[in-house]
Amino acid sequence: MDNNNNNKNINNNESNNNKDNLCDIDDKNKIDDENVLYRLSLNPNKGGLQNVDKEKINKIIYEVSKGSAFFKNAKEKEKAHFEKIKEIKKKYLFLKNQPMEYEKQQMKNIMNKMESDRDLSQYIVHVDMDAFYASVEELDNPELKNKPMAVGSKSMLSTANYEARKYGVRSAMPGYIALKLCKNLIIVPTRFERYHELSHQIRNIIANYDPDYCPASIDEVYLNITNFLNDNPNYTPSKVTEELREEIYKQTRLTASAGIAPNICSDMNKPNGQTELKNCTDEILKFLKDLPIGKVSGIGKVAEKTLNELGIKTCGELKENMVYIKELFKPSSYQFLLSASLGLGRTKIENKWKRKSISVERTFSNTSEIQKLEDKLHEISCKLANDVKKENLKGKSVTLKLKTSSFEILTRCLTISKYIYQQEDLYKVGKKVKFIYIIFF
DNA sequence: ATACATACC
DNA sequence: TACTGGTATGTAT
Repeated sequence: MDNNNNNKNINNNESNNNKDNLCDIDDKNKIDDENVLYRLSLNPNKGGLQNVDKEKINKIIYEVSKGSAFFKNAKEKEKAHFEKIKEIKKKYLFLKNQPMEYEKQQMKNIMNKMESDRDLSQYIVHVDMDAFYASVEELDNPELKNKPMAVGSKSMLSTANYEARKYGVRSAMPGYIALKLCKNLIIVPTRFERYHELSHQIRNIIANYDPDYCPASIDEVYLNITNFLNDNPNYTPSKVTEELREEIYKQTRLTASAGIAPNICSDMNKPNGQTELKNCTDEILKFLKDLPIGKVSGIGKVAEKTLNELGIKTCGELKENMVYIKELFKPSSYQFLLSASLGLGRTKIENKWKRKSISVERTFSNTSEIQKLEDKLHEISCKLANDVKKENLKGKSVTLKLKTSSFEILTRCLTISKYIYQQEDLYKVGKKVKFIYIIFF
C-alpha cells in the first residue's frame, strides 16, 4: 500500500547531517533523537510531505513521541544497530586501503556476465492503487472527499487521503498523533471486506491483459504484458498500461499508478500516473545511477542507513562499491544488492504462491494478570483455529509472540510431532510454549 | 530447530 | 489513553 511510498519518499536528500565522513566514527558514538526519528520515519529533516510546514509538523510529532516507551524502545534498537555499523565501517576502512586488484577484476567479470544475461524481452507492469483504503471510503461516501480523512483508528492509521496528507498525516501513523496535526481529521474504521471486494474486481480487469498476473498485496499487482503485446501489435507498453488504468477507473472509479520495465525493477519506485523504463540497458543504468538506495524494494530504513554510513547513497554508488559489499555483507545480502545495483529483478512472474505460515496477533493494554493473558491466548487461538479451518490447513510448529509494555518483542516456538489444527490443541500447545517463562523472565 | 531482526503493505 | 496486523526471509546460535 502507500505506506511504503510515503516512507520511501522521505529519502535522504542533502539533509544528512552525518556527512558520511568515514573518519568520524568516534564522534558518532551517541545516538541522538534525530536518528531515532529517522528509524521511525519521523525524521524532522526528511520531507515527503509536499507543500506542508514540515518543521511545524515534525515538531508536533516529536513532542508527542519523545517521552514514550515506544520511542525509548526504538532508541535501544538504534543503539544496537549503531554498534553493528561501527564494526562494518572498521572493516570497510581497512578494505579501502587494500589494492583489491584481483577482487575488482573478479567483480567486473561477475557484472559483465550478469549484464550479458540480462533479459530485455519481457514487458512487466506493476500496478498500484492510489491511497487504496481511503479512496474506497471516499467512493462509498463522497462527502469525505474534500475533508481530511484517514482509515484506521486512534491507535493506528492504514492510509490517509490527500487532504489529510497536507497536514502531515500519513499511513502507519498513530491516529492520536494525526489528530494533533489535524484536529478536524475524520478517522474512518477499516472495512476489509469491501476492500477485498474491489481488489477482486480490479484483478479481474487485470486478468484480461495477463491471466497469469501476480498479486503482490491487496492493492498491487504485477503482470507480464509481453503476450498481450504480441497478440495486439498496434499497442505499445505504455498504451496498454494507460488503457488498463483507464479500465480500472471506468469500472471502479478508483485511480491507479503503474511502472513499466523489462524486469521487476519496476518495483523500485512508483510516482503518480505511469512511468516507463525502456527495455534497454543504458536506460536502466541511467535510471539507477542517481536512484537513492532506499527506494529499492527490500532496502528498508536499517539497510539504507548502513549503506549511507559507508557513503553509499545511490544505486550507482552501490554498483561502484560492490567489491567491498561482497566482503562486508553476508552472501544473500550481497547477491540481493548486486542485482539491485544492476537493476536486475525477476523476469518471470510466478503466481503459484503457497503460504508458509498463518498467524493471529492482538495488542491489548498492559497487564501481568495470568488470567487475562490466558484469556487472550484463548481468544487468538479461537481466531487462528477459525482461519486455519477456512483454509484447510494444519501445522506442527506453534510460535507465541509477546510484546511487553516497553515494546520488546519476545517469541517462543514449539515444534510437535503431529499436525494440529483444532482450537483446543492450538491453545494447549500455545500454553506449553514456555508461556510462563516468557511472562516472568 | 529456535530466537530475533528486518522488510513489505 | 493510545504506536497495528499478517506474511516472508535473513542472521545468529
